[in-house]
Amino acid sequence: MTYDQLKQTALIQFAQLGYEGASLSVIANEVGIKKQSIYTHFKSKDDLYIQTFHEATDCEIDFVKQFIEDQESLQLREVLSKFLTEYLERFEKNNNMKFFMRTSFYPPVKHEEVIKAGSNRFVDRLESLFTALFEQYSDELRHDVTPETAALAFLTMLDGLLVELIYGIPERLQKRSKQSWSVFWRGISIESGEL
Amino acid sequence: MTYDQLKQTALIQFAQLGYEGASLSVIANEVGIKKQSIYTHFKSKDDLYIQTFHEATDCEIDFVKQFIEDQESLQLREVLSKFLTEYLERFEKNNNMKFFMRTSFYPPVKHEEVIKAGSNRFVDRLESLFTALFEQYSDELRHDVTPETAALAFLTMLDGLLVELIYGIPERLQKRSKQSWSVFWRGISIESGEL
DNA sequence: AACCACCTTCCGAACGGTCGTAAGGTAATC
DNA sequence: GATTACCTTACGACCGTTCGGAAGGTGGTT
Repeated sequence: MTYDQLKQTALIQFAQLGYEGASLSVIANEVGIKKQSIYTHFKSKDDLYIQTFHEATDCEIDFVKQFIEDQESLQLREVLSKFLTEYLERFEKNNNMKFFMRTSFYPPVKHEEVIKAGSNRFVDRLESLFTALFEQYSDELRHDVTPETAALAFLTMLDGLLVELIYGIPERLQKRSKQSWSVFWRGISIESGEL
Repeated sequence: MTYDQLKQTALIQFAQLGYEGASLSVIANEVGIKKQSIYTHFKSKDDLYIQTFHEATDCEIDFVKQFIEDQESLQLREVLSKFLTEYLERFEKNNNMKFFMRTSFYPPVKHEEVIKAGSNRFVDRLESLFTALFEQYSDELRHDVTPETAALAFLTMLDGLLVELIYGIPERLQKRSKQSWSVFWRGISIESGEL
């Protein structure tokens, strides 16, 4: 269906070039139709853009929610490190995430409000999901580390690694990810003596 | 001098709107000259852009270098937390930093290579400066934490907080910054029992 | 089976607008 | 007299958008 192809192609273009950088004629070209035909499916470029954004937001929220639900029987340490690697890998392969991040970081001014609302929805969800996770495993936490503290520190580290991901030097990401994780784990975990 | 005004205004515009979003006529307007007069000072939009970028990079490197040099007599903990707050504050007030971050994160495709080189220059500098700093204070580090580990973990946390800065919700940044710092410090420091 | 009305999808042509850029002219400065 | 800084005018390219119509499919009426 042309409609879905359009959304998918727009997602990629917006992710790579941003709102202003992406052009309707290129998008249409890639799909195999003329620029004017886009208006059969979408009211305007803005319409296409924010519709893409909303779906991307939902998709990102679903991913995290699903991931956490799926990890039932693992230990805290395993859940977290698995999430870390899987989420970072996701960036490489998933245009949805690339688009969502770019849009959240630097939205076009005229849609700033809508997009800020959307990304806050995502971040709030992330925080509450991870706080709940840490509550569930709170016996593995140091006594002076609350679940919320652990969650926020973890998510901050995650954001920091995403930045490295954007910079796009795999070896550096690898190093940072390993070292940050070790410091983080030492900072929250009750088992204090190991490497 | 018009030349400097142009660069300064361009910096702000590029920081707020990105390369494609910024327009030469708006920039000229803001300075008080006509668009075409820009070409007296710069060969092209690209020229203006990458020249602005190189100066921004130098400026960012200088800031960090200067900051670290200035903190002689403080304790490690104080140096780090002071850097954290000062660097985050810098983002609010300093357009140079905003521009540099935006450009490093999402450069226009046609200048990707030049800009990646520039931001790597910055990141490498950061890493070596902070590794040196942690070496200097290595007696305050846990025995199983190398200076490099501490540096990379710190810089990752810093990047994560910068992301929160971009999102632009001060209270959330405040919370994240406090909690991340406490976890980080527990993760690297030898003094293990305090809050 | 044949006709008609309707809807969807697409495209050609064209719109007004903005973009970055070029060339040439005019003062002022050194 | 050469150089510098700014101007006016104009250009072609591309942008997002609109309109009218061609083509094809669907469903209802006769």
